[in-house]
Amino acid sequence: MPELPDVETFRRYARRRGLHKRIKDVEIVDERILDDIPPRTFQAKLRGRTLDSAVRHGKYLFLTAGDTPVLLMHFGMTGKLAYAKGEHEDEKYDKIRLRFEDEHALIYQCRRLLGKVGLVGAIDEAVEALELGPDALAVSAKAFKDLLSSSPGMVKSVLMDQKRIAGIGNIYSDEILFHAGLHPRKTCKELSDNEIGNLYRALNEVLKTAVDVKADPSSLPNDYLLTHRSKEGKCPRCGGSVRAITVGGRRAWYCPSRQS
DNA sequence: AGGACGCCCTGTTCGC
DNA sequence: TGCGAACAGGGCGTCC
Repeated sequence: MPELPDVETFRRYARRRGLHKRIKDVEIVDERILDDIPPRTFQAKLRGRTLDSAVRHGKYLFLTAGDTPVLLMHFGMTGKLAYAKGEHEDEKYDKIRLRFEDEHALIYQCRRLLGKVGLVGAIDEAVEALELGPDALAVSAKAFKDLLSSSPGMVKSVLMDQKRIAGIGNIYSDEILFHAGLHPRKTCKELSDNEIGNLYRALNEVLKTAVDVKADPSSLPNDYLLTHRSKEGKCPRCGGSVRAITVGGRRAWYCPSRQS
C-alpha cells in the first residue's frame, strides 16, 4: 500500500526522528529483507555513521549518511517506519533497527517481506538503475502530456508504471482516475487534451491532499473514493454502487456512472 | 510493446 | 466451529 503519500510521510518521520544522531548499532532482525547485501556488510557500513538527509523518489526512500553509501528503503505493500526505545507497536514485524546512542531506534517494519532495504552508491545512480521515471509530484504539465501521448496502453497501467512516473500505485491511480472522471480501462490514445489536463490536475490534487493528511485514508475529504473501495461501497459523489474490474492484473475500483 | 498471468510473501477475510 | 482457499498488491519475469 505505501505509495507516494505514504512514503513522503515516512520520509518526514525519518527526517524528524532519525537524522543527526550517531548509529550505535544496526540490528538485523530478519535478514531476508536485505536486498542483495550480506548482513555483516550492511551493519559494518552503517555502524557509527550519522544520517543527514532523507530523500524520496517515487515510492523509494533514501537516507544519506555523508557521501556514500546511501540507505535505500522500499516498503512493498506492508512496510512502514517506527521509532521507539523499548516495547512498541507491531514489534514482531521489526526487520531492521538503527539503534542510536540514546537507545531509541529508527525501525523498518514489514509484514509480508515484499519490501527491501539495501545500500546504494548514490541516489541518482539508484534511480537510474531502478529505471524510475520522474517523481509524480515533479512532472510538469507538458512532460505529462508528452508522456501520455507517447504511451499506447491503458491509462491506469501507465499511471502505475514506475518507469514512466514514479510514486503512484493501485489505490491512488484509482483515486486519480475517479477525480478525473476517467474509466480505468481507457487508453491514453483515447484521451483528449482536455482529459489529459484534467488527469494532470487530479494527479496533483489527489497526491498533495493525501500528503497533507499524512496518507491517513480516514482524514481524506469526504468525496474521495479510497475508503469506499469495497463490494458495499457507494460513490461518495453520486451515491451509486462502485464497481471492481481487473486492469493490468490489479483490482480497479471505480464509479461506473461518473467515469467513462 | 502492451497486457495477461504467475510468483513471491503472509495476515486477514470469506466460504464451505 | 474450523480449516483451507482466496485475497490484498508492488515488483518482477515469462509468454503471446
